[in-house]
Amino acid sequence: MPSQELIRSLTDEHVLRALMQHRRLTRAELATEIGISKPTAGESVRRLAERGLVTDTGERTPGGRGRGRVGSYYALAPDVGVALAVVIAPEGVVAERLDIYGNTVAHAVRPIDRPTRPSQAAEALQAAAGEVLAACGQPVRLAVVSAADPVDRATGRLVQLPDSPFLVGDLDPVAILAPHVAGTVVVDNDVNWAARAESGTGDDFCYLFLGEGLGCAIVSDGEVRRGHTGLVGEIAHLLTAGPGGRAIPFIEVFTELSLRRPDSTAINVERLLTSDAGTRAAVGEAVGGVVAAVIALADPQEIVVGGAWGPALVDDIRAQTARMPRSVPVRAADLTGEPVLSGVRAEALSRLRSVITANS
Amino acid sequence: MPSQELIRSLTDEHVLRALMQHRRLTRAELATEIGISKPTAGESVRRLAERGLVTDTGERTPGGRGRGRVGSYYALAPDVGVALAVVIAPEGVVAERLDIYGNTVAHAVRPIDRPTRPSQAAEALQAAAGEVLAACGQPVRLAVVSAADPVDRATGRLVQLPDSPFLVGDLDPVAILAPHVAGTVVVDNDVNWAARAESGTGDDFCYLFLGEGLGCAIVSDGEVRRGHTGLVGEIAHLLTAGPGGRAIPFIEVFTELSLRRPDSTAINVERLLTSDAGTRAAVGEAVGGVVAAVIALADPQEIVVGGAWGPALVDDIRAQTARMPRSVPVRAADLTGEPVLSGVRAEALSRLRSVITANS
DNA sequence: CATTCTAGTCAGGGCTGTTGCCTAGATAGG
DNA sequence: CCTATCTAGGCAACAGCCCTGACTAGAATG
Repeated sequence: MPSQELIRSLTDEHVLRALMQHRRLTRAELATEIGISKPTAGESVRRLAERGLVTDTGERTPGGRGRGRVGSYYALAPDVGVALAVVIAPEGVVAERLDIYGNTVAHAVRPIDRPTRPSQAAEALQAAAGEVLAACGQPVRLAVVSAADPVDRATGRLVQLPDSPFLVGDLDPVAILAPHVAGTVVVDNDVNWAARAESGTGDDFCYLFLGEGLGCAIVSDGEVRRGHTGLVGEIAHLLTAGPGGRAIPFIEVFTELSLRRPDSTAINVERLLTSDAGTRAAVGEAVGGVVAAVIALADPQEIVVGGAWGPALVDDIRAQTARMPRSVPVRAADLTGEPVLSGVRAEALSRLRSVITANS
Repeated sequence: MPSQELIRSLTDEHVLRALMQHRRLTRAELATEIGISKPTAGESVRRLAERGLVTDTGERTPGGRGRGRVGSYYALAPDVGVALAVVIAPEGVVAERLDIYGNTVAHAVRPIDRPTRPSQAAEALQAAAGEVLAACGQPVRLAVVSAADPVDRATGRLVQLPDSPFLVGDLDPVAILAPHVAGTVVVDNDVNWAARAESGTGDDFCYLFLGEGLGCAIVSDGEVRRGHTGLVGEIAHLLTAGPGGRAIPFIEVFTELSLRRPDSTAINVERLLTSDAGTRAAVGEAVGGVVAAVIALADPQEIVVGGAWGPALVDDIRAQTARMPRSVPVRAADLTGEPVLSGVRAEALSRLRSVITANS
């Protein structure tokens, strides 16, 4: 008997998923949509309404549909819950409140000074989250956070790695957001979220991020891989070919080419973009070494290059990779829209829906 | 009603799994083992017996158990099917027939000459498989094959990569074995299978294979990652630090150190193992570059070093990795037993069990 | 030989879902 | 304005799966 209720919860889950997709349906529509009988649909709606997950919207089928009896439209209860999506970048913090349909129902931005004043990121995060969740009236079921720094997988804290620009500053998003959220706080770095947004492309690809910082995301078998500590893709110390063909860590290439900001560990993007052909070729060769490592260890179907300067040098990179024994297509990322925010939103929505359908 | 039968098939699957684990059980034992009622257990056994998957062994509970009525022992039918496990290495082909309990019920070996005469590997494979499957009397439900060469994920064929020793020779195991097998033929390289055998260690680790050929396996989130074409871990062309600190492909390091066999692309293991400290340090540095790439792109919890010469140089490798910004424990593989065959057996058994429980 | 104990079966019932039929309630058309 | 028509929803009957509790079968113990 204990497994008997499994099938009922499956029915309820189907009903909820259908309502998430179609917003409002009559019981008859639910039955045909899901492929169950009308009495079963009616029973499920009754149960879900009793639990407060589904309500009669009061709307009735418009007469235009035909002649028959009017049906009652049911929809998810207006207080099923929302998700918080947050992007923490050096330019500022963006927070959004997402409803169960994936709509952004609130949006807040807080700028951050550069270089970051200690604790300013925390304040900005606090403020943006507070603004977005003010007078929400619904449970905040989870938060998904992007940070422009490496993230410890176990704790969700930002970690400072040697020689990497620490863009956002020391921060513990979980601790800050936990009081606002009645559920999980998921934190990962921006590159991984951007890769998730691009993930429709294929099941095995690599997103190479080349901007002020260096990073990459590896999508393998359809999932963004994070590794044991969450530091997959922190490629600053990967050995590659530097000027003169010497093997040096990737980030050192930029030091030797005088392409790093003197006051920080970040790469000077402006200077890189205006540099001469020889410098660009040297950078291309260094990136080529990174690509060789990615091909050897991740075997992607495609390599997507993004970041502030990556797409501009995609030809130089391609010139290197074309000569390699195992060649993989390299293309610039579509810079349309905000890939990081898209990835965060997608994750937040899918998790929110799972949470709501799960506790059956 | 269509989903009603789902729960019944779940029950049947539980019964089958219990019989796979315990070999023989009475209906009452099944009930308590699985946590279902006696009538349900009886019904399930009746259904499975009708389908020919389960039989009354004729054995009865020995009187020693107590006073009560004797019970009938049921077990999986003797013809539920077997799996074929094959390891194709330069030394020869090993084929095994595995029953549903994971026992090796037949074993055959066919040597291969070195260097491999074309088509000899195919003949050896054919012969070993034929011997093991002769007079089997049961359906061969699948085959799992290891080959000591890179394997194309889509086709299962061995692929010759530039500069890698082609140990086994051109071979299409799927084509050869398909006539013997009434199901899937799974092919992967030996390093990946060895890693699968070691996979109890942790969910994220890397198995670095350093022998005549160079390879590695990446286990991420508990699964061996194969990549788009199945060539994850083919590290011969990964850029690393060669003698004099120049960035060259990993395999070229051995060329420059005169550690490759003149007549082939393989590494001269004997000479490497008897080389001076300077050479070993140079090799250690080169491996250190590979480890840096693995850490950057896979972020393993641990790096396991195996292969003919890897474990002997583990101290030299550790000396390099200890200096890296992100350090990961490096240890030599436990060379006890046959890790490749263990991994192949494990995969074959788990797939065989899935196949038998699945078609409910 | 009676007692005791356990495997297996049977009857009854609960829960889930389905089919088929009916009612409610609205439109469309003469 | 009234009737035919058409659809949403409800009701009753039924089937499948499982469970509980009681019962039978069959052996060892003392």
